[in-house]
Order: sequence, then structure tokens, then C-alpha cells
Amino acid sequence: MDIETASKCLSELGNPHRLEAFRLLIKAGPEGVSVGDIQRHLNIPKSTLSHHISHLVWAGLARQEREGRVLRCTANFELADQLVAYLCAECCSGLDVVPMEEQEGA
Amino acid sequence: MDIETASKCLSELGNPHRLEAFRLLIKAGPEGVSVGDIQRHLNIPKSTLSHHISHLVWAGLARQEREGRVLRCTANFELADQLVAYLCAECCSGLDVVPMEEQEGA
DNA sequence: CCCGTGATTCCAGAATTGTCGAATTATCAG
DNA sequence: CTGATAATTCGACAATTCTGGAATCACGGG
Repeated sequence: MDIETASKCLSELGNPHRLEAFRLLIKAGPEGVSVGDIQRHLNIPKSTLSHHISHLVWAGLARQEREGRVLRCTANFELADQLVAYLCAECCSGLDVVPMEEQEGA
Repeated sequence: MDIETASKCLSELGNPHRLEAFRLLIKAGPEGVSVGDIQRHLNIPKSTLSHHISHLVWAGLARQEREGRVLRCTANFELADQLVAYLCAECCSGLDVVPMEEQEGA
């Protein structure tokens, strides 16, 4: 991952609506979520949401696949992992970044 | 780390100049780097750089400390680590994100 | 074909962000 | 004080991003 790609992804995730939507996609796993489901979670107008999703797709962070009348959105897990790996390598102290339990109590 | 903080940090890092500057600060370690040094690396006008640095400081990702005529900038390693931890927990598949060597060859 | 549902596209205005020269502040040396 | 260097602040403009209503497209059922 180069710095251009990283900053592109980061800037797309740097919007609360998009970050929340992306988080939803990740949590949903490979099954993904429909646009309508995302809309119900974020509670923003459809056109605005569609705009944000297209941003994620443009950055390669998400994919969309039609399934009848429903558009199923899935996260690009590979890219997500690459992005985190990039940040680990280039933009954090390189210490252990895994203590998930510690985070809760912090 | 809450989603608001995360998206704030991500959006600040989502600019190539700022991401590069931040990377520099991280690589420099606790010693930090002067604004002038960053400017020499990024090769952008002083006022533009100053603007970007103040963004990083505002987000809490960097600190500035005067040292005579020089302003020493340092990264906020804690926040950087927390951000990566948040992404690991919330926004990636949760697989191993540590194989630094694999990244090189990819 | 017609209707309802899911979702996008179009459009336009508001808001934010990025850029950088000029002026200014801060500090130190002589 | 004067001059030089480091860096910020100011101000103004260009560019981009965000938002959401209205129109449109896509699909399936009757």
C-alpha cells in the first residue's frame, strides 16, 4: 500500500457517516448488508447515503452487488487489512496494538 | 476511542500532505522534528504546512513545543496507537495484521 | 402493463477545506 | 536596537465535499 492509496482510504473513512457505514459492513462479515439496512441504521436520507456509499466503493473499500431489488454491500476486507497494516507499519509506534480488552477499560 | 474521535483523526490523516508529515513525526520518534525539517521534506509553502500541522495538533495527533527559534513537533504516539487499535477492533477482519514482512513483498 | 419497493442519479446550494503570499510574532546574536 | 531566521496568522480565493429533494432507473409480483 502506497501513501496515496492510504490517504485516499483514510479520507473516505474520515467522515462519521461513512465510518459508521463501513463499520457496519465489516461487522456484517462476507454476507454484507443491504443499502436499506444501512439507511435504517444511519437514519440519513437515501440520496445522501447513496453518495457516501459510492465514495466507499470508489475508494475500493466496499463493493455492491445486485440481488433482485436489493443491493448488497460488502466490505473489502483485504483492503481494510492492508490499510491497518500500513498504519501499523508507518504511522504508529509499532508496539503491541492487539490488547482489545485493555481498550475497553481505558 | 469513540467513533467521533476516530473519524476526526482519520479525516485529518486523509490528506496526503498531513499523512506524510505525520508519518515523518512517527518515524522521528519522541525526539520529533522541526517544522522547517518537515517543510524541507514535503516541499510545500510554509503557510500551507503550518496550516496542516495545526490541523494535526487540533486533532490531538501532534504536539508542538518551542525550543528557541525552532518549533519541535512530535507525534502523539498514544493516540496513534489507540486509533490503530480502534480500526483493528471495529474496521478490519480481525485477522493477523502484524506481518510487516509480508507487506514488503506484496 | 402497472404498481410498489429499493436504490441511484441529478441538481443546486451550503459548508468546509486547501492553498499561498504578505504581514506578523518570536527568538537569538551582535 | 537591528538584522536574520523560524514559524504563525491573516485574508482571500479556488476547489472540494456534504446534503437532500425530485426525478429516474431496476426489479419483481399480480
